[in-house]
This record gives sequence, C-alpha cells and structure tokens, in this order.
Amino acid sequence: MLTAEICVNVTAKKKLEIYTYAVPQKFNFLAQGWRVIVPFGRQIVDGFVMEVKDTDQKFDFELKEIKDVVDEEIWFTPQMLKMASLIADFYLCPLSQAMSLFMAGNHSKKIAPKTEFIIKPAENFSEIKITAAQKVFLDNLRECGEIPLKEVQKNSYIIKKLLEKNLIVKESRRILRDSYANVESVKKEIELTAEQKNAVNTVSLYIKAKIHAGFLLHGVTGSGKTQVYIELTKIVRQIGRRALILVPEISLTGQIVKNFKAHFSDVLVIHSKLSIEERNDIFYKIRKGEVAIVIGARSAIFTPLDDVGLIVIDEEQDSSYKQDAPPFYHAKIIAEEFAKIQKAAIIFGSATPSFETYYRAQNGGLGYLEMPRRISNNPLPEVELVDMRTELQSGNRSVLSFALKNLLEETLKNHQQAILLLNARGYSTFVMCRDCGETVRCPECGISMHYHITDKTLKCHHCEIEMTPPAVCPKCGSKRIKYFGTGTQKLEEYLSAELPAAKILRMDRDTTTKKFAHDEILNSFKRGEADILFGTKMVAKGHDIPNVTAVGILSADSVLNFPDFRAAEQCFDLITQAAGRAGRGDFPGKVIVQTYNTDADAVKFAVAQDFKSFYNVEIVKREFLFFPPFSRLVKLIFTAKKKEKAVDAAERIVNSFKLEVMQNSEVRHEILGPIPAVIENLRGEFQFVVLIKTSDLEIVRGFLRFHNLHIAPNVQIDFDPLVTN
DNA sequence: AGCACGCCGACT
DNA sequence: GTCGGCGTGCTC
Repeated sequence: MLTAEICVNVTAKKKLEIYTYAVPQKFNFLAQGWRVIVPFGRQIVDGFVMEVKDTDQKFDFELKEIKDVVDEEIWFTPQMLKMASLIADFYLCPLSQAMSLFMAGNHSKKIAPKTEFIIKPAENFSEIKITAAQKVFLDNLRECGEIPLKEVQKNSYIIKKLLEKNLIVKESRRILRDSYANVESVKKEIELTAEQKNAVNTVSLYIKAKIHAGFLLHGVTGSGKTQVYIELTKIVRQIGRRALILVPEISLTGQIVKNFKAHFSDVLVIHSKLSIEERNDIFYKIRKGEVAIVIGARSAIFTPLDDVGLIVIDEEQDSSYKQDAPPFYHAKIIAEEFAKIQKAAIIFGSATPSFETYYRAQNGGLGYLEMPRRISNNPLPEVELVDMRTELQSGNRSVLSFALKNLLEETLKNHQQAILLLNARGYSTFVMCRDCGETVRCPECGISMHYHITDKTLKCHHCEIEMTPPAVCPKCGSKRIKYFGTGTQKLEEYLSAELPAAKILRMDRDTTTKKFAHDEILNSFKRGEADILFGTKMVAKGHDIPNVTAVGILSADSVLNFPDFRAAEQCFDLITQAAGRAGRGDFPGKVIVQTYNTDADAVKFAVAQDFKSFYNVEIVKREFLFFPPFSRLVKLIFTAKKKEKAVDAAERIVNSFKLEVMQNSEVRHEILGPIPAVIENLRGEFQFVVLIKTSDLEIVRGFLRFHNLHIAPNVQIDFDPLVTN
C-alpha cells in the first residue's frame, strides 16, 4: 500500500505534526514537496508531503486517505524544504508554520491556474477542399503559429469548420499574470564614481568565484547604491546565476523595479499585495527557470529561486524586514542563511545601518564598503534645527515654525518642491475632556484613538477599531470635549489655509490602500503635479525626485519618545532618510528639523549628518546595558484571560531561567520581567513580557525547548525582537 | 481550530 | 446527588 507522511498545516502548536495517510490510486504520482488536502480530526486542512512509502506495515488505527492535491506540480523544492526546516529550528516554530511562509496565504482549496484556449494549425492533416475564407484564415494562423481563441471570436464559424476538418487544433494554455509587465523605463549608462567602482570590484571577485561573503554597503543618501546593485547583478548574469533583491516596502519597489527593468528583461516583482493566483504564476515561472532576477519585500526570500549568486538587502535597517506575527522571522537572518547555502554574496545596503550590522562590519564579520559622497558630487543638504519650545514662547502655536514656513514659501517661489514628514495620521491624535482630563482610548488595546475628519470617526491605529466620538465625556458628563494633536489630515487643512497657492499631496496609510497607490502619488509628485508632498514616514523613503529641494520634519522627537533601546537609532534613521530626499538634482537641498528635544544625541548627530559619531556615543550605552550588538534578545509574551495566570506563568519561567541557566553558566545572560506589555489588554487577553538577553542563543533555545515553551499555547517567542515591550 | 473527556462549584 | 464550568488533550 502507498502511504505518505504528511506535515499537516494547522495553526495550533503541537508536539506531533507529521501524520501517515493512505495515498489513493489516482494520486500515485505524489512525491516529496506536493501540497495536498487531507481530513484531520473533524477539519479539512492542507498538508505537505514529506515522504511517500510503499509499505505493508500494519497500523493500529485506520489510515485516512488524501483527499486532493492543491497544485498541478510539486510546490516545495528540496531547497525550500531545507530552508523551512532551518527556520523551524531557529525560531522554534512548527515546521508547518515555516513551510506556510513559502506560500501565499493559507488555503485548503485547489488553486486552478488561469488558462485560455488557443488554436493552432494541426501538424498532420490531409489536404481537403476548403472555402476561400477558411484558407485565408488558415494561412494567417500558420503565419502566426498560434492565436488565443478569444481574439478571433468573430470567426467562430470558420474555426468550427476547420476544427471539424482536423486542420486546426484547440488547446488550453496557462496564462501567467504579471502586474509589472508593463513597467517601462529608459536605460541610462552611467559613469560610476570611484567608490561605486571599488564596491563593485570587491564584491564581484566573490560572485565570480562563487564564494559566500557578506558586505555592508554604507552609502549616504544619493550615493548611488542602486547602481552598485545593478552592476553586480550584471556580473551575476554573466556567469549565469540569479539575483534576489529585497526592499523594505512596496512603496520603495517602484523606483528600483524601474531601474532594474531598464537593464534586464527577466525581472519579476513579488510582494504581499499580489493575489494568490498571480503569486502562483510567479512561482511557476521561477520553477521553470524563466526568471533570473526577483525583486520584492521580505516575503520574496520564500520562492523556489535557485542558483542565486547575489542577494541584496536594501535599507537593511528597515523594520519591515521583521515579521510582526509568529514566527517573528527576520528576513536578514533567513537571507544570510540562504546566501551561505547558495554560496552567494550578500549585501546589506544602507545610509544609516543598524548597529548590529555596522558592529559586524567594524569587527570583521562583514566586509565594509563605504560611499561617503553623493553621485556627481552633489552636496548633502544643509540641515537646520528649530527648537519648538522657543517657537512657542515667541507666540507661534502652529505646527510649522517660522523658518519652515519661510522655506516652503521660498521653495514655491522658485518652482521647486518640498516634502513634509509628520509621523501621525488622522486629524487629531487624541481626544480629551477639558474638565476631567479623560482621553478616549481603544476598548481593545487601550491606546489613544485618533480622530479622522473624513468619516468623522475615532480610529485606533493599532487594531483599526472605529467608533463615533462621544458627545459628552463618558466619565464626568461634560460637553467640553476637545480634539488635540496634529495628524496628517489636520496638516492638510492647515497647509491649504496657510499656503493657498500650493498644490499639496498627502501620502499616508489612508491614501495608499489601493494596489499601486504609492506609485501613483509619487509619480504624480514627480511629474510636478503638486508642490508639497506630505505624510507619514513613507514619504521619507527611497524615492529620488530631483526637483525636491526642501524637506521639513515636523516633530523629530515623536520617535525618540518610545520607551525602547532602539528609539535613538530609529530617530537618527528617520531624520537622515527624510533629509536625504532633498537636493538630489541640480539644486542644493535645505532641511528643517523641528524638535522639542534639541539636546538629544540622535537629533544633534542626525542634523550634523554624522553617523559615526552617533554610533560611537550610542554603542557605549549598548555595551553597558548588555543590549545588541553585545547580546541577542529573546522576548517571551505570556497571554491569558486572567491577569494572575499570565503573571504566574511568566514568573515561573523567570525563576527557572535564573536557577537552571544563569546560576551555572559561563557566559553572560540577563532576564527581565515579567512586565505588562505596552498594550496590556489586547482583545480581552492580558499580555506580560519577559526579556532574555544572552550571549549564547543556543543555550536559551535549549532552555525554552526543555520547558516546552515552543509548543505552549499561551506563549509567543520572538527571537531578535525589534521592540522590547 | 474544533470537539470530547474529565474534574470541581451551585443548584433542583 | 447532578448540571455545567472550561482546562487539557487529540486529531493519521
């Protein structure tokens, strides 16, 4: 009897996840890597074939039969299976969860490829008499080779007759969708700077020799990192290997995709907004070897792409490379493992590298390639710091300082463009009762709700809950309810009032829900259809618009106030990125940074555009506090309906860790907590956080396994968390 | 995820 | 004594 070992794809964490199923005769072609649909308990779930055996073994239970197959071909290559098991081991997650990363969403239904009918001339046919019209049609078809049926529908009678006479045949053909097929761009041959050449030459040695090596490409904004990626991809193509380019978000892919498409024909783009069906088509093309270059957001590492010679992680410090749901993977870590397996070069590109990456580059873990100058020797923009406290004292209660307002007016007069960054969307950022000080908070998670003026609702930006604003204060009954704080919607109103001549364009999550909304907004701005682009941090990233000469950062410290050890690093990054949008063309740029916190190192050094000094100051604190890069972090999140239960479970683990690991360990560990999570009560569940800092991740992993935390239902494990609370 | 099994508090 | 609370375990 034919049996299959199936890894069942159910969300629960369990001890066992491989089950034996009977293979019905009609599926006797099944082999490792197929996706199938199986009955499991009372449910119907999808599963992955790990092994097929022909056995006469007796089972003390009755085997169930595989119900159906999902795809038309094997889904998982051996390479993908290897990566999945690596991920499961590293992140202590179920294998099925790791394997699910290599698919578009979960689906326990068959996916039919999109097909169309084509007609083509029959190969063997006997000469028979046909009408003149039929002959014309047939000759034309022989000329073309094949024609989709729907394009010649008006000739349906002729086609019917020709089919009857066996002179043509009808076949179904798979259609492969590609929403980026029509992206076009002009190829520009550019003379590389000395630093670009040096970077290309260094890395290309490893690419040509097919030796794994990692590099930090540390280039200031506008130094031409993309061109380095393109030159290296050319070398990869010359030796017949493939390239994988990871970018943080879809908003960023537009620019890079265009640049790559100008140089290469076999580029494909992957991101999470593609439909399941289109993603399937893309995987099909990759498996068939028709694709040499894949560009995409973090999930683009989960493809069948093989024989990869180069992996690029652009803007490697970006937080979107980390998944914020189990298994909490970081694309950087997975990409580097993939690079080792492939013997590929991996490049981490950034203007403001993460401290972990920079530290590795300083200590020999990565090659260090520096590009401290902009291309064509454009100067970095001039940056001015404005203290909003003195602004307030001199009677300016507006969100725009005098200096920034002047700069905007000046920019408009010169027919140049400006970008404004404000890290809050909605109209007002909080709603408060003037009499008792009560603020409206989200009933699910407890963070303050933002007022949105377009639909006159309060929205929680964390769990997207909406409600109508209260007419009277729910606590004291007062009618004196007021809206405070400025979000992008209020800024829009303010800009129209203060600068009536300016055409303005808003970009935040509310205006970019559609598939290509980012590109549309940025392209419109690039064509000069607006003078000012303003919005949340997505306005700060990646794009290259030569006519932008002014940048305003309305509240640089909004990031700084997060209670997290990486807050300063992120604040520095945001200011640098935003400032980097200015002065990329023929005119020099000017940046105004507004802050209430002029003394903060992150703000000071970002204004001076001095990454290295900032790093040198900040890294000392990291070492003292035993934070990364001096330790690895593991965050445990304990959840329970009753507060005491979550706390008890967390405390037991903290005590065990101290007793079993810290007391007799030769290397340094620290454990903090349990502390209530920032959002303590999420959907009626209490969350408590325990943070482990360690110099040996393997020891911690062993401890977690020993206590079965990886299969405990009320615990989430986050390796290398981005935030500690 | 669902659903059965099983061990402790409030009721006819 | 029993009805039902939901904590725990199982699904080839």
